[in-house]
Amino acid sequence: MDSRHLIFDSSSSHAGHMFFLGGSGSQIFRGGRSVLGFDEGANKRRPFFTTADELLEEEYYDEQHSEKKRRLTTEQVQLLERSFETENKLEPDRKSDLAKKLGLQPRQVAVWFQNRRARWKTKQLERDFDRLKSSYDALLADHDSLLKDNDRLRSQVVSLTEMLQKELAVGGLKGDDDQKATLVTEEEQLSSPLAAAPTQQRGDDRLSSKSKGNAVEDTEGAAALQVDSSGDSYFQGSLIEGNAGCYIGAIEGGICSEEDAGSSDDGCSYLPGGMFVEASGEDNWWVWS
DNA sequence: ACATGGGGGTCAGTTACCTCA
DNA sequence: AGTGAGGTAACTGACCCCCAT
Repeated sequence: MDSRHLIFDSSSSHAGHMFFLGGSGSQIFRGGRSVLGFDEGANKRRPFFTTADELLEEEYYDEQHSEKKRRLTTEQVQLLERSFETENKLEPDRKSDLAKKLGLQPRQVAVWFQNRRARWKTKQLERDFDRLKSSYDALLADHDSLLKDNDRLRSQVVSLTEMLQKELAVGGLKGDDDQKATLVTEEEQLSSPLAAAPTQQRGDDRLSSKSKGNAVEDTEGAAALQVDSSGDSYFQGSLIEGNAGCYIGAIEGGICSEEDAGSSDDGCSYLPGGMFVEASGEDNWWVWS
């Protein structure tokens, strides 16, 4: 039992009307009414900062000897909970009504609502945390899945590029329409998702007349194939200073300048075989179409 | 119009008690 | 019986808003 004692000052409406006094002393009620309202209603309550000797002198002691709790009764809490569900803020009228119904001091009702809001907020924070964590976990799983897709698509790009190089090495690239058409057809026959991507028909613009076997050459670069949420593929490449045209960086040995591979007025660059890349913004994103 | 002070409210943090394992 | 953790009633101090002066 805490040895401090209380002074109840009902002349103040603020919480500061209850004072803790150090050391020994007596319980003092100014205004004749305890904040705890133990003398009201069916469930009489008593202040708990009292000594046994003091309690012996109290009229209520014999009656309430068994009741050592200061907690609100189940009925009181139920009514308060129902009221809280209706509105978690407490207007003065409602506070008075509740206090009368429950046999409590308005101050007690206000304190209960205050504590209840704090508990609700704590629970709400826990719920928000759980929800955010679930979202984070889902995003993380999605991210991992995308990374795997990325790796898979990179591998496809490598194999396609190799096939392309072989095709160019065997057949050469004459630049005539028949050969271009053959190349496009073969490209379309590839069963990979990349090959299945719609090829943009550019007619004679598809391959420049300069495109020869050296159209694809080895180089070091920094391009990376990306796949966005809509399924479009992108190369995030590095434009190499000092070189004319555009580059899509490291397609594992494949690189094609705008000049070599062909270009059109719309900023698109064409790779041999019916594929082309398109400058997209200032971040060196290249759309693989 | 603006400053000021009182009253009343909320909130975050804290204290002390009660209950239970 | 003693103890520590968790729940809860109540308090504190800071801050805000409203309103009368």
